[in-house]
Amino acid sequence: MSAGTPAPNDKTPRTARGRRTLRAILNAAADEFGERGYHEAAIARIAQRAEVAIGSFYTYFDSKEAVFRALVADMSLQVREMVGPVIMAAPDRLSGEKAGIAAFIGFVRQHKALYRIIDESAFVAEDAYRNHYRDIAQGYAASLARAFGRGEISDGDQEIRAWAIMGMNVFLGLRFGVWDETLSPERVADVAGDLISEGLRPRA
Amino acid sequence: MSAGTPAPNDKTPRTARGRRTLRAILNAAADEFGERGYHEAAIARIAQRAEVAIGSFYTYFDSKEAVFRALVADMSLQVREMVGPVIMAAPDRLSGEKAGIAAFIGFVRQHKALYRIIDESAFVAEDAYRNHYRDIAQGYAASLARAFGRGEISDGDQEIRAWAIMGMNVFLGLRFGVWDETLSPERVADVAGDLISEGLRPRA
DNA sequence: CTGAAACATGAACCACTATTCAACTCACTA
DNA sequence: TAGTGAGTTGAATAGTGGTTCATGTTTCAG
Repeated sequence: MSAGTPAPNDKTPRTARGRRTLRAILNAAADEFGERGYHEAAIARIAQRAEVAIGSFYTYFDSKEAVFRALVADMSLQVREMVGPVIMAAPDRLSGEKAGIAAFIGFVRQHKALYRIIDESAFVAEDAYRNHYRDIAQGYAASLARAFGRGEISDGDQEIRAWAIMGMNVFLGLRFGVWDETLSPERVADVAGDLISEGLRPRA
Repeated sequence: MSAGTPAPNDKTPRTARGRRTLRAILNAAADEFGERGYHEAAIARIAQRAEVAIGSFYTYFDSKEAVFRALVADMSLQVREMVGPVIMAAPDRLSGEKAGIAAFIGFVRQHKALYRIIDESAFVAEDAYRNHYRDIAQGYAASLARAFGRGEISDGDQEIRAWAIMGMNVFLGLRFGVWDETLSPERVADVAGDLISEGLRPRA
């Protein structure tokens, strides 16, 4: 997300009952989209899962795309709230980097189906997808710039670096989070973290 | 692709005319899928673009998904045939890495719409998507292993590294190839190549 | 030349599903 | 307890678009 306001439309529930129903629909939608993907997902099935009538769905959302977008925003926020603090809490840059990767992979494993939603948004709601990564990249680039200021890392284009490192994370998350869980997140994070801080160069 | 045989089904054209038509359909499909994405794409429109009847489409493909898969395989091959040799031709590892990234970003810029097809295959034909990256990762990891054998790079899990570097490439391709062309591929490749070989560590 | 195989045609069929809407129930206030 | 806005219902609407198939045309080996 980028705005501070909760929602611009007036479909916000006004009672406790409404909030419960909205939550049920949101959860059901996450399951449905996660399992079947955007286009295979059906509103009727979402309503069924949520145990509400189809009409109730439209009490809270304007369209299929609207729920999807709401879900992307949700996921986006969750990822950042989960991974960001982990990096911040670390004593030094390298361990922070590693902890961040491990946390991310862990998150992906915990939310496999849901994570798919962010990825699919590239084809369903491209602007939401772009915003998600733009936001993360901005924050990351800024933190790299600060690290450079403290003399912890070398000079370089921090935005390009941020995108490169994000890409690493996303692919590692897919490969070792979603597709295959045989390696521990820490193991993957060790290798990747080392790559980020030292590169491939031969060492004594 | 993984198999050596061209195609297992018997829809292969037997005459020159047939081969021409197939090619026309394939090109039309690439355009249609590239522009509108898998689900917005319509067989009727593909046929129209190719200037053939709908029925002719089904002379060469069993279904919408089948053309899409054929296209993914095509793209997959093209990418590898374009980028691989560039890396191989370089005098040393670092310049090869950089040339590879630059070539990849260049390729993406040249084939924006088509590149999207590979990405979308993650949601339409997941196995094709997996195969594509599995193949690339294997080749890349092997080449890293050889580089280690020659003492050019440090020891480490080459598979994890391969996936990390692929992720970098893909994201940089998206950000600086598809979304925004203001930076030169070489500029991006310089920063990323440096990151790969030296990491972020502060230097004198 | 000729006939069979290959190829081309596009209207019709069919299954699917996002969205609307008019009637109804519930919760809560005054 | 009446009144009202919030919430609920699900059949009906409307439109889409993948796939089939019976019929016609082209190609080319023999």
